[in-house]
Amino acid sequence: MKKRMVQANSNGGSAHSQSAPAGGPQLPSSVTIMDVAREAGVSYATVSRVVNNKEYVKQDTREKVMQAITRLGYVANQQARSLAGGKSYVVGLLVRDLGSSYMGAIVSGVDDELSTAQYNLMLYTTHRRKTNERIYVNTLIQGMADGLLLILPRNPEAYLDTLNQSRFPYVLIDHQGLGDQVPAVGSKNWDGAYAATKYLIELGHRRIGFITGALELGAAIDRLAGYKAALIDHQLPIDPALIIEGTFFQPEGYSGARTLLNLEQRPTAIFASNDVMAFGVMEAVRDCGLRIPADISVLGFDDIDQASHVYPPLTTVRQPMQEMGRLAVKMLLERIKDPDRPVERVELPTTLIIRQSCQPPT
Amino acid sequence: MKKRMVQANSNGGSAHSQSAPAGGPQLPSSVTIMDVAREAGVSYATVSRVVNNKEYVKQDTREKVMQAITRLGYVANQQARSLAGGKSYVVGLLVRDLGSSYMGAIVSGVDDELSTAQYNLMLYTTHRRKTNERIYVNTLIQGMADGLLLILPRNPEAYLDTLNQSRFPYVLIDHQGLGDQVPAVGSKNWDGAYAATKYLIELGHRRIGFITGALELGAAIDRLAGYKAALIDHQLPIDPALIIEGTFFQPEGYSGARTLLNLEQRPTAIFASNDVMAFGVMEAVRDCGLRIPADISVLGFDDIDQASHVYPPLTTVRQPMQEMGRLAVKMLLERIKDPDRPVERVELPTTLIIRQSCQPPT
DNA sequence: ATGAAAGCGCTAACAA
DNA sequence: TTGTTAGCGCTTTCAT
Repeated sequence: MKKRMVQANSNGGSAHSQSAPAGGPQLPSSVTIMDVAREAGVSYATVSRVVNNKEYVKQDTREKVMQAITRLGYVANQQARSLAGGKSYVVGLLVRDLGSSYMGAIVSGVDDELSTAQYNLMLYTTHRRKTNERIYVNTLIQGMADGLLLILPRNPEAYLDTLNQSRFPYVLIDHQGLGDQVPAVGSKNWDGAYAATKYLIELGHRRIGFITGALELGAAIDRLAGYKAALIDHQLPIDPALIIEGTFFQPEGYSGARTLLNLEQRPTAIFASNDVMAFGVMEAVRDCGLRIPADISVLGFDDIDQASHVYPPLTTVRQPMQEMGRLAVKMLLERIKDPDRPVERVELPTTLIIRQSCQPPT
Repeated sequence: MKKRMVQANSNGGSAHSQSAPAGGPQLPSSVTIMDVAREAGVSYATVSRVVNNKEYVKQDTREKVMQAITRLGYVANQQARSLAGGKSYVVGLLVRDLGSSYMGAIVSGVDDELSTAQYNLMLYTTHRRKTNERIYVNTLIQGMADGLLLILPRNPEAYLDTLNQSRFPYVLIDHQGLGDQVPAVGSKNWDGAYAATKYLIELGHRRIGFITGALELGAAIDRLAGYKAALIDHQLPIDPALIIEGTFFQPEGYSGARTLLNLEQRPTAIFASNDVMAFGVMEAVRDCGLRIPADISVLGFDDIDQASHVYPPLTTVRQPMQEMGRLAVKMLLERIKDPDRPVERVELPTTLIIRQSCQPPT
């Protein structure tokens, strides 16, 4: 078993990859804490202390160890660490899919904050094979991860029980509707929609079309409510014909807009519940031979990257997606430290980003 | 300070969690292999055999154990398993960003295949803090993962050396340009571009605008080459004025198309090196008051979801992204099994998907 | 076919 | 301040 050629410290130039006869395990050359201890002439507990930045290590010793670590290229084995210490430095991320800028932005925030905290990210997508969900969450709980993040979960009730029972730390991202009793971060959808609608009204629009998101999601409901509230507050009627139900996908923006534009008294502005649908709206408007914003104003929600790249640049309600990811991680990390801390539910503010897709009606 | 109440195993029955005096780590109620062994009345080695589907277990015993497992809700602790067995059942995925359908599709394929193989996915994005990349890859190598997947890596040379030296299994996705000596999966970009251009030519187009991708990427180079080759093969001139350099982002599709449309002799068709840029082209065409495909034909590359959802639905070259992800995982898993197997480099075929954005010139 | 026992590499008491 | 020593939960020989 010792026939493996130990891959020597590949410092100096002479890297003779001996391509070991390799019968044994294909483990990469692994330098363990023991090797470092030997190299530095200390016990391996001391090395552990140095690695973990514990107190009670003479500065001198610390340096000696550090050098040995560098010299040997030692990197701690996470698995062992986790097994011994009870913490894996991994958090699980449960997502439906990853193809959208929306998800991309959130994940990017998550990832960023996680790496700052030296945590790793284990990704799980929901459309996975029908693995028994229970087993699945259990795996996570069973030491694979220290905490769990759920983005836009469709019916989290399934896991949440298990999670709560085992007091496993988790945070929901962009999900409302489960009361205050779950840790979650989202954004002020109602406020955002209200502000956007108000903006349109103040621009002079009186007939404002609205395309909803998937109404089983709290975010979609809140946006619709914000739209209605603004109308009411400005003594404008809520015309059901102007409200089209969508589910956050582009084709519905297109078809919704077609419907709206075919109305006898067509709207002068269309507010879509997310940017992607707004893009669909823009297409439809153009296909009808109308100009944006001269003939029709278009407004979106989210402010994904693309929003500023389409023509004309889309006026939209910015939701701080990256920030949401970041914050969720912060909250999760706190909960990992202390699972008993009171449940927090944060809603980040939204901002109306005015670009060029809206103008007063002509 | 240790007054925390230990949450006892909440299974029915008599699970006497010996409630270790240690009020220690707040690990969720964990059923270990020992508990199962006790419950089933066998040694824990036997339980291990059952769990790992090893031979030499009487059918009878196996069932007894299985039942105990179900009853207790046992799930193996991956960390321990990994530490003892030398395999982590985790593969790392190195990505630049996740906001695009393109990435989404590949990751979805990866994820799918991985879950079939009972593997977990550790996600790393490249825009992460400037963690020393060496340490970084080393962490992976050091037992965190059994293999590594790199999607569209920009300059993988940095890691590749380390990876190769430690004979750590990896596969590149959608990257060419490092010779045959690296395991990789991509697609036939040249073929796809050739076929698309040929299609346009056969439709009757003689002046075909082309917007390139980021030319430091092999895929972009190959697509351009395919376009040129088709032109040449059909005795058509290569007009530099018709070739606009882009980098795969939408705004370049827009601006590129504007440039093209302003040409004295403007093209009758525009072929963008990816769908996203094609969308930009579509916007520009419409903004110029022209119709697709009546006035200008537009053609893309990739066939991301959105391509079939825009209006008119985009004719494009389909690249089997999910399949690429899948295949990469298969190759990686093989290499994990046997790191010495010969290096493979696979290019999946592309398909021209004809929708409604092209027609003969009028 | 099953059990006993030796670690995997590390953290965290406990000694010294 | 440092060393010694239990395990963490599991896979794997090696016995039986």
